[in-house]
Amino acid sequence: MRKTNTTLLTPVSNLSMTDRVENSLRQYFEDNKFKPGDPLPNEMDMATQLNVSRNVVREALSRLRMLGMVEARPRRGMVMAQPDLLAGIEKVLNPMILSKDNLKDIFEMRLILEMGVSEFLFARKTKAQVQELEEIVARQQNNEALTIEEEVAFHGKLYEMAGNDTFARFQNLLIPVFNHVFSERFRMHVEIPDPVTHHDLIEVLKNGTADDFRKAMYKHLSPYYHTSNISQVQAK
Amino acid sequence: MRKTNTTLLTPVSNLSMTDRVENSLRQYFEDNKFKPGDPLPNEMDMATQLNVSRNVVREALSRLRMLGMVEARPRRGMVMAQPDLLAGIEKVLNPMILSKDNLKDIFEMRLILEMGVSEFLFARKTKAQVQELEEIVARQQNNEALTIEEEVAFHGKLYEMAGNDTFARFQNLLIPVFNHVFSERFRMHVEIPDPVTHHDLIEVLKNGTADDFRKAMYKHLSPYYHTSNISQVQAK
DNA sequence: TATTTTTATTTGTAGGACAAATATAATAGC
DNA sequence: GCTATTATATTTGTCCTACAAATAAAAATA
Repeated sequence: MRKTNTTLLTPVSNLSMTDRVENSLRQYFEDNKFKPGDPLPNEMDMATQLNVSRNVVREALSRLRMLGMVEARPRRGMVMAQPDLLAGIEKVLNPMILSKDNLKDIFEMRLILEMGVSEFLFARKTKAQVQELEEIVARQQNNEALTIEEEVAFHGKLYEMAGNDTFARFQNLLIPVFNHVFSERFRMHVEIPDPVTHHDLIEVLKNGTADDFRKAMYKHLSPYYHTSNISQVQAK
Repeated sequence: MRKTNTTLLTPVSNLSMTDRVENSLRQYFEDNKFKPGDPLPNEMDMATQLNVSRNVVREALSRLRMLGMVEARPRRGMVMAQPDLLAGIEKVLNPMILSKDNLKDIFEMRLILEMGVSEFLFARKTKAQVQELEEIVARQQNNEALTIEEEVAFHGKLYEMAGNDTFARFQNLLIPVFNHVFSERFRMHVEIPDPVTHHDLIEVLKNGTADDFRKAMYKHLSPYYHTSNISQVQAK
């Protein structure tokens, strides 16, 4: 018998069946303390249990698979898996579809993270890594203005040195959006000379403290902070 | 005629058809510069275009709907939408299924963000907000140790004052995981007296600089930094 | 021209089918 | 009884058809 929408499952809310099944499944996994590797019920059982078609269950599971939360081993069943923290945001960081507000937020998030990581950077940096960083800068000494690739190489290395993979990956995801926002805002402007160069930063990294480094980084990033209407507001 | 897996679309990679259609669609939207509000082709056209069943297209679209990237208006077609930056990570922050590494990363990310936001906080805080913050603290003056809710109220207000919704929402998502990690690590420990209280922080917020505030915040968070094996490593 | 009626479109949901590979059970051989 | 082979069952991935319901578009009517 066809299940019309006149049953108890009538969408009283705006949510589709798929939305609700997705929520139900996550709740079910949490309530029953499913851990990575644990086998899950098969799709048909889920469907009958939740009183929906297998189609709806599969659409919900498709989402959870995308997040890395469940893993389907074809013809052997599904298991719980360790989700990929950034899988979702990674797919969505497209400057063309993000709102002005979101772009602003991302722009600032990069600055916030860059300023906040100093303690971890200093706690974990190794001599070998600092030397690798120096080699990256040495390769850049030739040119005048740095390309985006060179900026990414330098800052990316710093992220790596902080010893937090999620932080590093997150920052690397933000950078393209960051650059897009900056170039949009400065369409008509001339380029601002860098008050603190990458070479200067390395000196502080070698001989200074975490706090010294942050202050230097702030100056290095000051052109971007100015773009955020930060200094102006701060001044008044 | 049934499409067996002996066609050109044979999964030479590990990706399922749904995975590949999801990628194709995102690529298609990007290449054709789809912007929020733009109408999308209907499901059947997508399916025939990509040479897959409508089912597969719907499983891929289900993912993009979850991310807020596309919006389906039942019986009127689909439109591009502005994705929710944190929709993905929000569903995945379950301490029970996250790896030790991810939990560590999240724990540290909160500290990093808390330390990095000082400039924006000082640039945007208003007198009214500071007063609201004082009221929050006043309500807490009674007790000895602060509850998690009181901590969240105070720090959440600070996030709000920084004027970056994504940052604020992100931090609020991290906090429960942060607390979980901390309580796990300190199962056997006594509670560490807070060297810098919320009241102290407000004083710096009112009379100090962004940098003063960060230093005070560092001390306020020092019990957590110690947990990160930061100070030990830093000392050697 | 304005209003009503009919038709077409489109998503959401249900349900059936089957290929292919794996895991399990059953059978055969020794 | 034990091992090796064969048969069966299970399960995901994919395809297909169907249709309710609401909207938009077209046609018919006043």
